[in-house]
Amino acid sequence: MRNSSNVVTLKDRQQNCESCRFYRDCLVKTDSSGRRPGSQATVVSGCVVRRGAHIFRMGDSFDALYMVRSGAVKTYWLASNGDQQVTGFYLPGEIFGLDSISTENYVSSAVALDTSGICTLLYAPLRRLCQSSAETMARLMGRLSGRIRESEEAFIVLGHKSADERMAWFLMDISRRQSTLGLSPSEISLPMTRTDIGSYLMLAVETVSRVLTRLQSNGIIQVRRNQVRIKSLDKLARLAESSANTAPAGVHAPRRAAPYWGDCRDLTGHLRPTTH
Amino acid sequence: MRNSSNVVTLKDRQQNCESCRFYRDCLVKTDSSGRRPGSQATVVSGCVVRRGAHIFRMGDSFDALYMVRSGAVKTYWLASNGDQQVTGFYLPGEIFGLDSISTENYVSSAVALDTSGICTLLYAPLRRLCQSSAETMARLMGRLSGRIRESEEAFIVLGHKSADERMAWFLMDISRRQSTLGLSPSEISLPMTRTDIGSYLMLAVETVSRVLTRLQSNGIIQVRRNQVRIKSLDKLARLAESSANTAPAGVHAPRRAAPYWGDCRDLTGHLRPTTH
DNA sequence: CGGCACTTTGACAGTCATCAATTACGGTGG
DNA sequence: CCACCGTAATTGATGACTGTCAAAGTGCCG
Repeated sequence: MRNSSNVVTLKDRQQNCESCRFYRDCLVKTDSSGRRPGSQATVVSGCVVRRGAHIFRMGDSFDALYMVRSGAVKTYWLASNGDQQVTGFYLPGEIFGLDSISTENYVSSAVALDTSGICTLLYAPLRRLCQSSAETMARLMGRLSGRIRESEEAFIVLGHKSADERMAWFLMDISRRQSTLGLSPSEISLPMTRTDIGSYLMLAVETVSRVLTRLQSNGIIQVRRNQVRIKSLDKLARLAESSANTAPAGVHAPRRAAPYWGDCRDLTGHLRPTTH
Repeated sequence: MRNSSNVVTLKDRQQNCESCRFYRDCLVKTDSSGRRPGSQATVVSGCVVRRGAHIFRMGDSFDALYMVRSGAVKTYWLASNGDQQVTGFYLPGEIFGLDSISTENYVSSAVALDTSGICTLLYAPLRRLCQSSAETMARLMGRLSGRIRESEEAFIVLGHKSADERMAWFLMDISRRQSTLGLSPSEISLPMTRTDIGSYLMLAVETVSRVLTRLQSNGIIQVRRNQVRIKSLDKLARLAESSANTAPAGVHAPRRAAPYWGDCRDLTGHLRPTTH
């Protein structure tokens, strides 16, 4: 990539990886032996992009995944009428571009919401690395599978929740993700525009604005431009969970009677292959 | 798995794999050399489940992916209030359970919509197989990535489309998937209930019913119970594409001016790592 | 034949999208 | 330093789409 005005390539990448706060969970990390694969140098590189700069555009030929090191990124699809549908926001440590694996071209676009540090993970060598490192493969699989889970959770939220509940869920989600970065869970920043939030939550811009105002007048949050202070994490959580609750993963769901055939109720376990 | 009344284990799996119509794209398939990995026998096994039988339930410990060989399957999340949010329908050749990779327990439930043939792909040996077979890994990655793409497309459809447009999209989607199986694209069957469709499309049951009736009175489709005949694929496609169009992947999107900083407009390409 | 679940149809209201206009903010240029 | 401009955000009024409640109709299988 050219060293244009708004993109800076990190010079000493090697050193940068070791000091990276996300090195512990990095896809390209060492395997359990502790040695770093020699191919790493060809896999990863970092750079800095300014707000509004695209990391890739829909239609560009796919060749890499990307990880946010600092700042924030949004991904979106472009509709024929010109406006965009936001498909995700990515905070430091999160990987985007996963939807374009095994396609010729990127199926979505990615743009920096702020001045951001971005790690490039070239896919071809990454794939080779997966062959030699079970740990790397497991990590990549985990990211892919996790992305599917997130989509499905969003599905639930958008399906049966009101505008207020969606916003509460969104704020709680950002809060949770920011707190895993060591930041305060009650002091969150929203680098994206209201339009972006609306697109993501399937709400009109005006509704987003109104909901934020409403939550503020209820004393649940305090909004100041792109800075939101959650005054009652408890209330916000209850609001996000109300009506259509997303049961936490790993918890046994209540076993209701099979909705179809009665004679299926004796099917106690799930399918297991017979051992030949 | 026990040979209970509604689950039949295929005896001669080995033979079954060779005669399987999906063998060409099977995850467990031979590598390019043409030889079948010796570990395959421990990876895959088939069985038949009756309508209403669960393949797995949310909370069950994760140990396998599943492929539909015949029939149909739906996956859903269970809300705390008891009703379910459908997250996907799966036709022959399609794989489900992908959202639970790298988690202890399944995060969703899967139930047969019809008497269905199901292939069990034990994950632990599958993962080992991925280490030795680049082709298998690429296939699994492709399935995972493709699932993410589908979720994102659904996102768009549900975000900015009316009830009629959603239904048109849904019918076109089923039509397309059925036609890749060699079936007629205009004669589709809907093994799921209206409630399921509504859950998936984020519509009330009544709305689903009304929309189907409306499309029928418009002469676009002809509904008879769970059998739908598409009388005008053209009109249905136009309806599905209207207003919020999902631009096909691989097509260059119009390059609009960057919505943020003006000085980002000269960023022509996407980020590429510098070659050290 | 009868019970049951699914589907359809109708009436009504509510939430949210749309249209419109004002306000606030941030960067630019004088 | 301040005024200016464009974009983003807010607020208000209105209406439509769709969810909800209710009830009748249909098909399926015991």
